[in-house]
Amino acid sequence: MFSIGELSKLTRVKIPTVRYYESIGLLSSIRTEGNQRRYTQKGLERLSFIQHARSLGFSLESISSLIELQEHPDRSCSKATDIANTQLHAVREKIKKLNLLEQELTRISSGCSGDSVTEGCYVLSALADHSLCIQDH
Amino acid sequence: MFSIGELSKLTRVKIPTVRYYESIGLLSSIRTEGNQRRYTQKGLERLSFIQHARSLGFSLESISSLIELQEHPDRSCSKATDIANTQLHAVREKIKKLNLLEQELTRISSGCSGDSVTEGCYVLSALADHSLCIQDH
DNA sequence: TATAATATCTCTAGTCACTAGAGGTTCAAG
DNA sequence: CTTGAACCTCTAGTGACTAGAGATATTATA
Repeated sequence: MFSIGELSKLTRVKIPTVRYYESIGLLSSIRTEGNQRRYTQKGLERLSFIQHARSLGFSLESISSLIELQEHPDRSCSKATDIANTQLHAVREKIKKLNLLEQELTRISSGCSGDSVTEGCYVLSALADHSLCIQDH
Repeated sequence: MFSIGELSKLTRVKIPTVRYYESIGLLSSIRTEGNQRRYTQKGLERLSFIQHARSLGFSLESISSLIELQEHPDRSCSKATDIANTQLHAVREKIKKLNLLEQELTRISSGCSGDSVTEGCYVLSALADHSLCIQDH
C-alpha cells in the first residue's frame, strides 16, 4: 500500500494532481480509518498509465476512454488504435502549424536588430501588418 | 466609427473576445449614449495587432507589453525583439518535443492493427509501459 | 506515553484565453 | 412607431491543473 506522497514520488505526478484525477474518476483509492488515501500496485500502474499518456499529449477524456477499454480485455481494440491515430494526426497538424510560425517568427525576429527605437522596430510593424507576412496563419 | 459587430467582421475576432480584450485592458472603446461600444480606426488597428500576434502564439501578457512599447515610439525596441525571440525559442522547443512525440506515436500506432482484442493491444501496452519507448518524454 | 514534525485532508479560488447563455436594452430600417 | 437585429452586463463553464487556508492524521523520537 502506498500513501499519496509515495505514489507522487514514484510517478513524479504532483499530489494535488493525483487528487484531481480521483475527483474526476480516473483513479480510485482506499481510505484509512483517518480518511487518508492508500493505493495498491494497480493504482500505481494506473497512475503511470495516465501520466505516460498525458506526456504523449492525450487528453484526459481520451485517457478515460483508453482506461475503459483496458478494463474490458475482451473488446475489440480498434477504438484504442483510433484514439492513438487521432492523437497522432493532431500532433502532425500542430507540427505543421508550428513550422510555419517558426519561419515567420524567424523572419520577423531577424528583421530587427533591437538597437533602434520602437518607432522603426520591424517586430512591431510586422505584427501590426499581416500583409508583411509570407504565409497565412 | 465601428460598432463591435463591424469590428468583429473586419477582424474575424468574435464579439465576446473583443469584449474580453477590453475587460483586461488591451483595447478601449468609446460609448454611445445608449452605452454601446464604438471604435475608431486606431481601435481597429489595435485589434488587428492583437489578433495577428495571437495567431503567432504570443500570450496576451506579451501582447500587452508589446502594446505598451508601441505607445512609446521613443523607447528602445530591444524589449520588443526580446519578446519575439522568447516566443521564437518557445516555438522551436515545442516543435522539438512534438517531433519526438510524433515518432513515438507513429511507432505505437503502427504496432497495432486494431483487429485484435484489447488484451493484446499494442497501443494499450505501450501506454502502460514507458520502458517500451524509444526516448524520454 | 507525550510531543513534535511531517503528511495528509477538504474546500475554495485562481490560472489562460476564451465561450455560452440568460435576461434586458438600444439602434436602424421601413 | 414598430419590429427585429444588434447590443448590453453578468455569471458560469472549459481543460488540466496549481495554490493556499485551516484542520486532522500519522510517524518518529524523547
